[in-house]
Amino acid sequence: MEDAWRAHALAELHRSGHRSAAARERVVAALAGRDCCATAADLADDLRRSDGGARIGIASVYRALELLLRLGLVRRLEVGDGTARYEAALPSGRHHHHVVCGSCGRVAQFSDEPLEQAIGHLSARLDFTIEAHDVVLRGTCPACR
Amino acid sequence: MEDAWRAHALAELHRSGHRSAAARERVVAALAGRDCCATAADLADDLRRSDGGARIGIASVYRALELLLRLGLVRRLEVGDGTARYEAALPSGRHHHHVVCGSCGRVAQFSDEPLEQAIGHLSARLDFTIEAHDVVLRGTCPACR
DNA sequence: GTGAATGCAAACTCTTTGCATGACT
DNA sequence: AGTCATGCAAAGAGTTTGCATTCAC
Repeated sequence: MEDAWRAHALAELHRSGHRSAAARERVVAALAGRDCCATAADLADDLRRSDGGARIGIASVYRALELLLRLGLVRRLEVGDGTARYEAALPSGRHHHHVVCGSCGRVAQFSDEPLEQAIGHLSARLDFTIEAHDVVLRGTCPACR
Repeated sequence: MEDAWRAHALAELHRSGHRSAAARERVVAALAGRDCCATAADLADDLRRSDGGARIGIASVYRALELLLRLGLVRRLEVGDGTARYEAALPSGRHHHHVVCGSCGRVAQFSDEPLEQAIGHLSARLDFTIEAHDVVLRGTCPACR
Protein backbone atom coordinates (compact mmCIF):
# COMPACT_ATOMS: atom_id res chain seq x y z
CA MET A 1 0.00 0.00 0.00
CA GLU A 2 1.29 3.40 -1.00
CA ASP A 3 4.29 1.85 -2.62
CA ALA A 4 4.75 4.89 -4.83
CA TRP A 5 5.58 6.85 -1.71
CA ARG A 6 8.11 4.25 -0.64
CA ALA A 7 9.98 4.51 -3.93
CA HIS A 8 9.77 8.29 -3.82
CA ALA A 9 11.12 8.42 -0.27
CA LEU A 10 14.02 6.08 -1.04
CA ALA A 11 14.90 8.11 -4.13
CA GLU A 12 14.74 11.35 -2.14
CA LEU A 13 16.99 9.90 0.56
CA HIS A 14 19.56 8.90 -2.06
CA ARG A 15 19.29 12.17 -3.90
CA SER A 16 19.97 14.13 -0.73
CA GLY A 17 23.22 12.28 -0.21
CA HIS A 18 22.22 9.63 2.29
CA ARG A 19 23.67 6.21 1.89
CA SER A 20 21.68 3.03 1.84
CA ALA A 21 20.87 2.09 5.41
CA ALA A 22 18.99 -1.00 6.48
CA ALA A 23 17.18 0.31 9.56
CA ARG A 24 16.12 3.52 7.89
CA GLU A 25 14.79 1.78 4.81
CA ARG A 26 12.79 -0.57 6.94
CA VAL A 27 11.24 2.40 8.71
CA VAL A 28 10.29 3.74 5.28
CA ALA A 29 8.74 0.38 4.43
CA ALA A 30 6.81 0.34 7.70
CA LEU A 31 5.46 3.83 7.04
CA ALA A 32 4.50 2.82 3.51
CA GLY A 33 2.59 -0.13 4.94
CA ARG A 34 0.42 2.11 7.09
CA ASP A 35 -2.50 4.01 5.67
CA CYS A 36 -2.84 6.30 8.66
CA CYS A 37 -0.62 7.79 11.29
CA ALA A 38 1.51 5.60 13.55
CA THR A 39 3.60 6.28 16.64
CA ALA A 40 7.30 5.48 16.77
CA ALA A 41 6.44 2.52 18.98
CA ASP A 42 3.85 1.27 16.46
CA LEU A 43 6.49 1.33 13.75
CA ALA A 44 9.07 -0.37 15.95
CA ASP A 45 6.52 -3.11 16.65
CA ASP A 46 5.84 -3.53 12.94
CA LEU A 47 9.55 -3.90 12.34
CA ARG A 48 10.01 -6.39 15.13
CA ARG A 49 7.18 -8.49 13.75
CA SER A 50 8.17 -8.41 10.12
CA ASP A 51 11.50 -9.87 9.05
CA GLY A 52 11.69 -12.27 11.97
CA GLY A 53 12.39 -9.80 14.70
CA ALA A 54 15.64 -8.28 13.54
CA ARG A 55 16.45 -5.89 16.36
CA ILE A 56 16.01 -2.28 15.34
CA GLY A 57 16.65 0.18 18.09
CA ILE A 58 13.91 2.67 18.87
CA ALA A 59 16.56 5.37 18.52
CA SER A 60 17.02 4.44 14.88
CA VAL A 61 13.30 4.75 14.34
CA TYR A 62 13.31 8.25 15.81
CA ARG A 63 16.40 9.20 13.85
CA ALA A 64 14.87 7.95 10.62
CA LEU A 65 11.63 9.79 11.31
CA GLU A 66 13.43 13.02 12.08
CA LEU A 67 15.35 12.83 8.82
CA LEU A 68 12.24 12.01 6.80
CA LEU A 69 10.54 14.93 8.49
CA ARG A 70 13.37 17.30 7.54
CA LEU A 71 13.14 16.08 3.96
CA GLY A 72 9.40 16.68 3.95
CA LEU A 73 8.69 13.00 3.38
CA VAL A 74 6.58 12.47 6.46
CA ARG A 75 4.36 14.67 8.54
CA ARG A 76 4.21 14.59 12.28
CA LEU A 77 1.04 15.13 14.23
CA GLU A 78 -0.25 14.96 17.75
CA VAL A 79 -3.81 13.95 18.41
CA GLY A 80 -3.91 14.67 22.11
CA ASP A 81 -2.41 11.73 23.96
CA GLY A 82 1.01 13.31 24.18
CA THR A 83 2.72 10.97 21.76
CA ALA A 84 3.74 12.02 18.28
CA ARG A 85 2.37 10.25 15.25
CA TYR A 86 3.89 10.10 11.82
CA GLU A 87 2.56 9.42 8.38
CA ALA A 88 3.79 9.41 4.83
CA ALA A 89 3.58 12.82 3.13
CA LEU A 90 2.60 12.19 -0.46
CA PRO A 91 4.47 14.22 -3.05
CA SER A 92 1.13 15.21 -4.57
CA GLY A 93 0.34 17.14 -1.41
CA ARG A 94 -2.86 15.17 -1.08
CA HIS A 95 -3.56 14.64 2.59
CA HIS A 96 -6.25 13.92 5.10
CA HIS A 97 -7.09 14.92 8.64
CA HIS A 98 -8.00 12.98 11.76
CA VAL A 99 -10.88 12.23 14.09
CA VAL A 100 -10.09 10.86 17.52
CA CYS A 101 -12.45 8.93 19.76
CA GLY A 102 -12.21 10.33 23.25
CA SER A 103 -13.37 7.06 24.69
CA CYS A 104 -11.25 4.36 23.05
CA GLY A 105 -8.57 6.53 21.46
CA ARG A 106 -9.19 5.22 17.97
CA VAL A 107 -7.96 7.53 15.23
CA ALA A 108 -9.75 7.64 11.90
CA GLN A 109 -9.19 9.87 8.93
CA PHE A 110 -11.29 12.05 6.68
CA SER A 111 -10.77 14.63 4.01
CA ASP A 112 -12.94 17.50 2.95
CA GLU A 113 -12.48 19.90 0.11
CA PRO A 114 -14.56 22.81 1.52
CA LEU A 115 -12.45 22.59 4.67
CA GLU A 116 -9.27 22.86 2.62
CA GLN A 117 -10.67 25.85 0.80
CA ALA A 118 -11.67 27.61 3.99
CA ILE A 119 -8.15 27.09 5.33
CA GLY A 120 -6.67 28.37 2.08
CA HIS A 121 -8.76 31.52 2.23
CA LEU A 122 -8.14 32.40 5.82
CA SER A 123 -4.43 31.65 5.53
CA ALA A 124 -4.17 34.40 2.96
CA ARG A 125 -5.29 37.07 5.39
CA LEU A 126 -2.95 36.13 8.26
CA ASP A 127 0.38 37.83 8.69
CA PHE A 128 2.07 34.44 8.98
CA THR A 129 3.17 32.66 5.79
CA ILE A 130 1.29 29.38 6.07
CA GLU A 131 2.94 26.18 4.92
CA ALA A 132 0.89 23.42 6.48
CA HIS A 133 -2.11 22.75 8.63
CA ASP A 134 -3.60 20.07 10.81
CA VAL A 135 -7.20 19.58 11.79
CA VAL A 136 -8.15 17.23 14.60
CA LEU A 137 -11.76 16.48 15.43
CA ARG A 138 -12.65 14.96 18.77
CA GLY A 139 -15.71 12.97 19.55
CA THR A 140 -17.03 9.48 19.99
CA CYS A 141 -16.68 6.64 17.49
CA PRO A 142 -19.63 4.45 16.48
CA ALA A 143 -18.36 1.52 18.56
CA CYS A 144 -18.21 3.59 21.75
CA ARG A 145 -21.50 5.36 21.30
CA MET B 1 -8.73 39.77 31.36
CA GLU B 2 -11.51 37.27 30.89
CA ASP B 3 -12.60 37.66 34.44
CA ALA B 4 -16.02 36.38 33.59
CA TRP B 5 -14.46 33.03 32.91
CA ARG B 6 -12.67 33.08 36.23
CA ALA B 7 -15.92 33.60 38.11
CA HIS B 8 -17.64 30.97 36.01
CA ALA B 9 -14.88 28.44 36.65
CA LEU B 10 -14.87 29.04 40.39
CA ALA B 11 -18.65 28.69 40.49
CA GLU B 12 -18.49 25.48 38.49
CA LEU B 13 -15.85 24.07 40.81
CA HIS B 14 -18.00 24.80 43.81
CA ARG B 15 -21.13 23.51 42.14
CA SER B 16 -19.47 20.20 41.34
CA GLY B 17 -18.66 19.65 44.98
CA HIS B 18 -15.06 20.76 45.15
CA ARG B 19 -13.97 22.65 48.18
CA SER B 20 -12.16 25.94 48.10
CA ALA B 21 -8.51 25.23 47.41
CA ALA B 22 -5.79 27.85 47.25
CA ALA B 23 -3.49 26.31 44.67
CA ARG B 24 -6.31 25.38 42.35
CA GLU B 25 -7.88 28.80 42.49
CA ARG B 26 -4.59 30.41 41.71
CA VAL B 27 -4.27 28.20 38.66
CA VAL B 28 -7.71 29.41 37.61
CA ALA B 29 -6.56 33.01 38.09
CA ALA B 30 -3.42 32.37 36.05
CA LEU B 31 -5.46 30.89 33.22
CA ALA B 32 -7.84 33.84 33.35
CA GLY B 33 -4.88 36.17 33.04
CA ARG B 34 -3.74 34.60 29.78
CA ASP B 35 -5.41 35.39 26.52
CA CYS B 36 -3.92 32.47 24.68
CA CYS B 37 -2.72 29.00 25.48
CA ALA B 38 -0.09 28.38 28.13
CA THR B 39 1.90 25.34 29.19
CA ALA B 40 1.82 23.98 32.73
CA ALA B 41 5.30 25.42 33.22
CA ASP B 42 4.13 28.86 31.97
CA LEU B 43 1.35 28.84 34.53
CA ALA B 44 3.65 27.68 37.31
CA ASP B 45 5.99 30.57 36.44
CA ASP B 46 3.10 33.03 36.54
CA LEU B 47 2.15 31.75 39.96
CA ARG B 48 5.68 31.91 41.27
CA ARG B 49 5.97 35.51 40.08
CA SER B 50 2.64 36.75 41.34
CA ASP B 51 1.90 36.67 45.04
CA GLY B 52 5.51 36.83 46.09
CA GLY B 53 6.57 33.38 45.07
CA ALA B 54 4.33 31.24 47.22
CA ARG B 55 5.46 27.74 46.38
CA ILE B 56 2.92 25.88 44.27
CA GLY B 57 3.99 22.43 43.22
CA ILE B 58 3.91 21.65 39.55
CA ALA B 59 1.86 18.58 40.45
CA SER B 60 -0.89 20.82 41.77
CA VAL B 61 -0.91 22.72 38.52
CA TYR B 62 -1.32 19.50 36.57
CA ARG B 63 -3.99 18.25 38.97
CA ALA B 64 -5.91 21.50 38.69
CA LEU B 65 -5.67 21.46 34.91
CA GLU B 66 -6.86 17.88 34.72
CA LEU B 67 -9.88 18.67 36.86
CA LEU B 68 -10.72 21.79 34.89
CA LEU B 69 -10.40 19.73 31.75
CA ARG B 70 -12.83 17.11 33.07
CA LEU B 71 -15.28 19.87 33.94
CA GLY B 72 -14.97 21.31 30.45
CA LEU B 73 -13.57 24.57 31.78
CA VAL B 74 -10.31 24.46 29.86
CA ARG B 75 -9.23 22.98 26.60
CA ARG B 76 -5.94 21.25 26.04
CA LEU B 77 -4.02 21.46 22.82
CA GLU B 78 -0.71 20.45 21.37
CA VAL B 79 0.92 22.62 18.78
CA GLY B 80 3.75 20.31 17.84
CA ASP B 81 6.53 20.74 20.36
CA GLY B 82 5.42 17.83 22.47
CA THR B 83 4.20 19.87 25.42
CA ALA B 84 0.54 20.33 26.18
CA ARG B 85 -1.00 23.78 26.29
CA TYR B 86 -4.12 24.83 28.10
CA GLU B 87 -6.54 27.69 27.74
CA ALA B 88 -9.79 28.83 29.24
CA ALA B 89 -12.85 27.37 27.55
CA LEU B 90 -15.48 30.08 27.49
CA PRO B 91 -19.00 28.99 28.39
CA SER B 92 -20.26 30.69 25.23
CA GLY B 93 -18.34 28.16 23.18
CA ARG B 94 -16.57 30.99 21.41
CA HIS B 95 -13.07 29.88 20.61
CA HIS B 96 -10.12 30.47 18.35
CA HIS B 97 -7.44 28.40 16.69
CA HIS B 98 -3.68 28.67 16.49
CA VAL B 99 -0.84 29.46 14.12
CA VAL B 100 2.64 28.35 15.05
CA CYS B 101 5.88 29.77 13.71
CA GLY B 102 8.14 26.89 12.75
CA SER B 103 11.17 29.08 13.22
CA CYS B 104 10.73 30.78 16.60
CA GLY B 105 7.89 28.72 18.01
CA ARG B 106 5.64 31.71 18.55
CA VAL B 107 1.97 30.81 18.82
CA ALA B 108 -0.67 33.28 17.65
CA GLN B 109 -4.39 32.90 17.39
CA PHE B 110 -7.05 33.50 14.79
CA SER B 111 -10.68 32.74 14.27
CA ASP B 112 -12.64 32.30 11.11
CA GLU B 113 -16.33 31.77 10.64
CA PRO B 114 -16.20 30.01 7.25
CA LEU B 115 -13.74 27.55 8.76
CA GLU B 116 -16.14 26.82 11.60
CA GLN B 117 -18.95 26.28 9.14
CA ALA B 118 -16.90 23.92 7.01
CA ILE B 119 -16.06 21.90 10.11
CA GLY B 120 -19.71 21.88 11.14
CA HIS B 121 -20.80 20.59 7.77
CA LEU B 122 -18.24 17.87 7.41
CA SER B 123 -18.71 16.72 11.00
CA ALA B 124 -22.31 15.92 10.18
CA ARG B 125 -21.36 13.34 7.58
CA LEU B 126 -18.82 11.43 9.68
CA ASP B 127 -19.82 8.37 11.65
CA PHE B 128 -18.19 9.82 14.75
CA THR B 129 -20.20 12.14 16.98
CA ILE B 130 -18.07 15.26 16.97
CA GLU B 131 -17.76 17.32 20.12
CA ALA B 132 -14.74 19.50 19.54
CA HIS B 133 -12.08 20.38 17.04
CA ASP B 134 -8.67 21.93 16.84
CA VAL B 135 -7.02 23.56 13.88
CA VAL B 136 -3.29 24.30 13.89
CA LEU B 137 -1.65 26.19 11.06
CA ARG B 138 2.11 26.05 10.65
CA GLY B 139 4.23 28.59 8.91
CA THR B 140 6.55 31.50 9.49
CA CYS B 141 5.76 34.59 11.50
CA PRO B 142 6.43 38.13 10.20
CA ALA B 143 9.45 38.55 12.48
CA CYS B 144 11.14 35.40 11.18
CA ARG B 145 10.42 35.97 7.52
C1' DG C 1 -12.58 14.94 62.95
C1' DT C 2 -12.85 13.48 58.24
C1' DG C 3 -11.66 13.62 53.74
C1' DA C 4 -9.99 16.57 50.06
C1' DA C 5 -5.98 19.22 48.47
C1' DT C 6 -1.06 20.14 48.51
C1' DG C 7 4.04 19.85 48.06
C1' DC C 8 7.71 17.07 47.44
C1' DA C 9 10.07 13.44 45.47
C1' DA C 10 10.03 9.37 42.97
C1' DA C 11 8.23 6.97 39.07
C1' DC C 12 6.88 6.74 34.32
C1' DT C 13 6.60 7.62 29.37
C1' DC C 14 8.26 9.47 25.32
C1' DT C 15 12.19 11.23 22.98
C1' DT C 16 17.02 12.52 22.35
C1' DT C 17 21.98 11.94 22.84
C1' DG C 18 26.75 9.76 23.69
C1' DC C 19 29.51 6.35 22.39
C1' DA C 20 31.57 2.21 20.69
C1' DT C 21 30.64 -1.01 16.91
C1' DG C 22 29.37 -2.17 12.35
C1' DA C 23 28.12 -1.03 7.43
C1' DC C 24 28.25 1.51 2.93
C1' DT C 25 30.92 3.62 -0.78
C1' DA D 1 39.95 4.17 4.80
C1' DG D 2 36.76 7.30 6.01
C1' DT D 3 32.29 8.33 7.22
C1' DC D 4 27.75 7.58 8.04
C1' DA D 5 24.42 4.60 10.37
C1' DT D 6 23.12 1.57 14.22
C1' DG D 7 22.14 -0.42 18.78
C1' DC D 8 22.37 0.04 23.40
C1' DA D 9 22.23 2.48 27.43
C1' DA D 10 21.96 6.69 29.73
C1' DA D 11 20.18 11.23 29.91
C1' DG D 12 16.34 14.71 29.29
C1' DA D 13 11.83 16.62 29.28
C1' DG D 14 7.08 16.49 30.43
C1' DT D 15 3.65 14.39 33.18
C1' DT D 16 1.75 11.38 36.74
C1' DT D 17 1.60 9.09 41.19
C1' DG D 18 2.59 7.82 46.26
C1' DC D 19 2.64 9.59 50.55
C1' DA D 20 2.77 12.33 54.63
C1' DT D 21 1.10 16.89 55.91
C1' DT D 22 -2.10 20.71 55.79
C1' DC D 23 -6.43 22.72 55.15
C1' DA D 24 -11.56 23.27 54.32
C1' DC D 25 -15.86 22.04 55.93
